[in-house]
Amino acid sequence: MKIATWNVNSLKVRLPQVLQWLQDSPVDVLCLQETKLTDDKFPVAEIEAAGYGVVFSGQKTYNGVAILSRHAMRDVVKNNPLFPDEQQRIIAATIAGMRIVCAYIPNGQAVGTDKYDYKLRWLDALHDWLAAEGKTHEKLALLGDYNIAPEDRDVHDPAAWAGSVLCSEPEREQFRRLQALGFKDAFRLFEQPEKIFSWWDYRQMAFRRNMGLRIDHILLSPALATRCSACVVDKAPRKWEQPSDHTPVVATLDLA
DNA sequence: ATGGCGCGTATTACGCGA
Repeated sequence: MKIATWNVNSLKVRLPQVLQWLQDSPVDVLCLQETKLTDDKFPVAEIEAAGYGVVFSGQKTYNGVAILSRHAMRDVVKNNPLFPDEQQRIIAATIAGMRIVCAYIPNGQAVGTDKYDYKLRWLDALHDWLAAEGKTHEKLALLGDYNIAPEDRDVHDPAAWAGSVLCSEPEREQFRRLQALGFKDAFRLFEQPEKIFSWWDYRQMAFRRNMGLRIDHILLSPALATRCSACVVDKAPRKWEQPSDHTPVVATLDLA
């Protein structure tokens, strides 16, 4: 069982790449963020033709999330019931005995702004919701664009980013609070090379210079973490023509 | 210090992402 997450920065633009990547990497579950499509424009037929079911929650211009799955999905929930939100940033489904939560956590723009405050409140509510979900779903996974680089080793230039949005201590504390619920960062369950990132700015040739951040994550409940045998960032799509600024993260689970 | 790039919307210019 392979589960993955990818912020595609417009599914309208990136659909051919998503279909290509699924051919190359036929994961069981793929969580998408920043689809930027209203539900009436979602490319259901193309995704089903590739052998995947799909559920989605979108809006005009911004945000939007989806789960693609080769296995049946049930009990679909859109957004956090504890946090009424006009922004479409969460979709969850039960797949093969796992509760899969796909999240596009707010960016926060800059420390001290209204958007930053919204991000921290949003994360408070996410924590409380997942604490409750963990009680009813032993096998629980939170995949998505967290917009948080958890540690300095997840940042190409920690000094330059110190204290700024994506790296500030209150954001990192929110990540640790999720870990305190028992969730494990799948990527850090394994020995990894240094300077592995999941996002690079479009500007300044940041990808070629590996000036990136690791902000896309897969958190696993204890029952899934013990069954996780690998977690990798797949840089390949970032090298393609007209790429998303993010690249997929994939976890392998050995489920009975 | 600022903006660099890419996308969406719609105004060829701006908001936003990270």
